[in-house]
Amino acid sequence: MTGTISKQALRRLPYYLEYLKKQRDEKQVVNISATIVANDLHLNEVQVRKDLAAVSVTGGKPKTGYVITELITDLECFLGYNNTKEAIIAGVGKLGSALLSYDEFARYGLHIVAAFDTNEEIVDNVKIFPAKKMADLCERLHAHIGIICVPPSQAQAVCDEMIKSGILAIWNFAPTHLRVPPEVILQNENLAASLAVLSQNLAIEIGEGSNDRKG
Amino acid sequence: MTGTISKQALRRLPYYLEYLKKQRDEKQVVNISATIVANDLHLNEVQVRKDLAAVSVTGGKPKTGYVITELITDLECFLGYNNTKEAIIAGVGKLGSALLSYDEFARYGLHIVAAFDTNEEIVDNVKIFPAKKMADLCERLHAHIGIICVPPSQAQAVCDEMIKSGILAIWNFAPTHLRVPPEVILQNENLAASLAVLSQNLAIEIGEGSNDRKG
DNA sequence: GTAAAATCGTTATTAAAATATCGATTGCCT
DNA sequence: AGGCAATCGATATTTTAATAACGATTTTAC
Repeated sequence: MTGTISKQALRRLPYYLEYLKKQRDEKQVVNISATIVANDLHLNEVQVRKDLAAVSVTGGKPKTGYVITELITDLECFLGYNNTKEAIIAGVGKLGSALLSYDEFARYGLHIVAAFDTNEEIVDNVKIFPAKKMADLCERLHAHIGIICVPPSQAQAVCDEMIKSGILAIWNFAPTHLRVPPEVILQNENLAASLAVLSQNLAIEIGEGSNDRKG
Repeated sequence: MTGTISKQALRRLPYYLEYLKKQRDEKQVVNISATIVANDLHLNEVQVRKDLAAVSVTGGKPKTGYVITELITDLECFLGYNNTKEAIIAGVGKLGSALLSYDEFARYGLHIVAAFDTNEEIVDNVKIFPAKKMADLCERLHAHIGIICVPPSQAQAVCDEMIKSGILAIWNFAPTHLRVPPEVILQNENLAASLAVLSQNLAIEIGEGSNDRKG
């Protein structure tokens, strides 16, 4: 690694990857430059160049740019799409069961190997286990990622249980703050937060008496 | 509005709200200070104070802090949870149908009033319409928010159709870059991107030959 | 073979967000 | 009533990410 890549940059990588594959498959592009990518994705050229430099092994050549197949490989490798990562999921409600049966995860190297919930037995042909079996299953299935889809009120308890079971990274879909020890990685996925950004901007734009009482 | 609130700050607001409600309901807290909130949520005290100052109407009082009920009201008001926002959704696959039947949205003031897809007719007791009826329905149902859950290859076409139909803000769950005119608000929700951050940090932590070919 | 154009990668500058510092205000305790 | 402790709100500093500027390299054209 040239250094550490910023979180924001990391979030841009999947977009590059998707775009590059499209260029390769639909338009048979062989070489591509950061300039072109930046123009097409409406990003700053230097930003793209830095991002790509951070993941590319061979680097790009002046005048030519990058070999698109190499760049795709490097991105997939950097993003870990090749080696599978085992995960467990807790909470098989609407959102949880959607994630459980979300085929796209396989393309990102994520494999959900066990699901947990309180009362349910079978959901979408998948057996649901009680929380007390979590530690045993995590160890046997080598799962290090935990996905939390339970209601906010139960999220912390489930989180604690996961950590006790050997989970090292938590992907939290519950709209609540979780307390984790420093060595555990926490990634929050809060639909309410995203919606807040969206509707706030919308309110500003259409200026419909805005949400702001201070006005 | 005291000014414009930053996007990151906006994303923190739902966490404050959830936390405050919990304190009010479970522990009958009446007054609360930014200091306490910051400690409990493990955030910087000044950051919390600024965030709360941006939404609070009356402000907090020294030594006492904020009246928790007022603060909750102000947050809900600021986030627009009171006034409902009509939305349409395109793409009723795994993820799309989960969002379509995700009851929690109602609490955020979001109401999905119509769903669109190519072939399906009925999903979860909801009628699915073909795209050609989008413009008409958007107008009649006063929908200004569009949720995109179609595969990446179709996302841009659907996006364009939504904009033609009068949609002003787009919530994009397709892992692809979308081109929108400047007046249209775009919020990307990319699970691949979040997963990238998570697994990258995990790879660094457990140092398992990392994903990085550069070593 | 040389000049020109395009691109890379690095270094500098700017912008934005997070964090620290400080004085002012309010309630509580003696 | 007076002083102490806690909190607010504002201003400054630091840190981080985004953007701009620049020199170096490589291909293509003449």
